[in-house]
Amino acid sequence: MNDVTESELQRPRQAGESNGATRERNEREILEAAERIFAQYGYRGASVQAIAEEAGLPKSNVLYYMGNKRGLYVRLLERMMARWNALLDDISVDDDPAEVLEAFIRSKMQLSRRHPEGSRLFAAEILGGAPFLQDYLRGELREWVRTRARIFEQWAERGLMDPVDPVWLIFLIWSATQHYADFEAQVLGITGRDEITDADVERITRFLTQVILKGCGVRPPGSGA
Amino acid sequence: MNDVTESELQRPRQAGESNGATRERNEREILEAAERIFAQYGYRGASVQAIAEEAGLPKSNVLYYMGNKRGLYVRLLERMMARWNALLDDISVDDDPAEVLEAFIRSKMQLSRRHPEGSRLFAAEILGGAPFLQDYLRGELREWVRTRARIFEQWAERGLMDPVDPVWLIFLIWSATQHYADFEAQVLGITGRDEITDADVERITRFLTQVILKGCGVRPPGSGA
DNA sequence: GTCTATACTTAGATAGAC
DNA sequence: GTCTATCTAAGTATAGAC
Repeated sequence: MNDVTESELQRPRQAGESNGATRERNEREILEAAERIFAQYGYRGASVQAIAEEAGLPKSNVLYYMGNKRGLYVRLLERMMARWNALLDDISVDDDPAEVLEAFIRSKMQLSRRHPEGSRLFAAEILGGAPFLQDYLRGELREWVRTRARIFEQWAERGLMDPVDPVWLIFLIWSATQHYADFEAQVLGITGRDEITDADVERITRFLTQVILKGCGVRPPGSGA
Repeated sequence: MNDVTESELQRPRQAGESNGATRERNEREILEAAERIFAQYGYRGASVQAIAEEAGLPKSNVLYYMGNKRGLYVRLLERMMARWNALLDDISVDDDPAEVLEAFIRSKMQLSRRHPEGSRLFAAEILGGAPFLQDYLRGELREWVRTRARIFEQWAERGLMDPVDPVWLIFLIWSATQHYADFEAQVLGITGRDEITDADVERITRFLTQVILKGCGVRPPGSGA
């Protein structure tokens, strides 16, 4: 007869691939697709169906791998927070302000550059009142800001920079560096381009570094203590 | 019998109010409620039901007044664009750079302050790829940016400010001034407050003006040509 | 381990009672 | 002019076939 075996019927999988590899690949594609969809529509606006279509899988497959919509969303938020934490290196009062601020601006720009959907996902979460991130903001992130702010103040006391409000300086850097990713549609619409290139990112980084350092009275890197 | 007239049955309206007044009041409350809900959840994430509850009206009443969800959303976007256009006064090369930039920062801050939900509504629209605002961005707004950018360049040629990229300067001001409204949840979470006061807004305005003007090599207002 | 079929809820929108 | 009742589509989630 013309019967085919069960395994032949049910595997649109490439030869040589084990079950574990399929799971890994599917999970990765679901996560990527979900990050795009959640970033674009927000938590409520995103549908599991839309995520499944973006990933090229049936809807129930997404739920099978991820459990439920909420868990998938939380997992993506946590992944983005982990990326963010990975570049939060410690600084000390004895570091050079110009070098620290430049590195801060540059690493923040590159994070948004590498993960624009993650950046927009985070932005949408905050825009909606941060229902899933309240604890993170009031805990870890608040402490991070507090310690940096203290160091900026000490730099100002030592005359290494102007006595600007350190918390608002941090917010200024965050907003400026995220803007080109979160508001990409606006940037592209106004500039008339169809993408932001690596060269653009480098120019923006230099522009922001120059304006913010000069604006805070910080001497450029390498001009001595 | 105990019959009441039709009009008595159907008006939870205050005495002395005409039909026109009810409509006006209901429409206003729906618009305010919808701005909050759309700002929080985005276009797709917002439900007519949620808007109706926020406005204290039945769902079909919202649709009766506004036609459909899409029309309501577009109307709110256009209202926000109108507010924005209202403060886009013309500037000339002969104006004082410091005064113009300070007024620009201040008016932008106040727009976000007065209409935080409108600001977040706009942000959510851009975040989602600006599906309803493509034409506005590529038309009116692009022209606005182009003319300002040209003037900033001429100021730089005259030595009134540093030769920074004028378009990125405009984006920097936009991002910095919108941040405290759009990312209010983050600002409050990190600073540990429960609201941003008028005094905070004034402090932020001064901080941004100082840093950006100094950062671009613009002399403070009143220091002569 | 994967997908089809389906249960159950909520969505946007409208018809018709009042 | 306003609201209740209802239609159809789409939402999340699960049970069970394969």
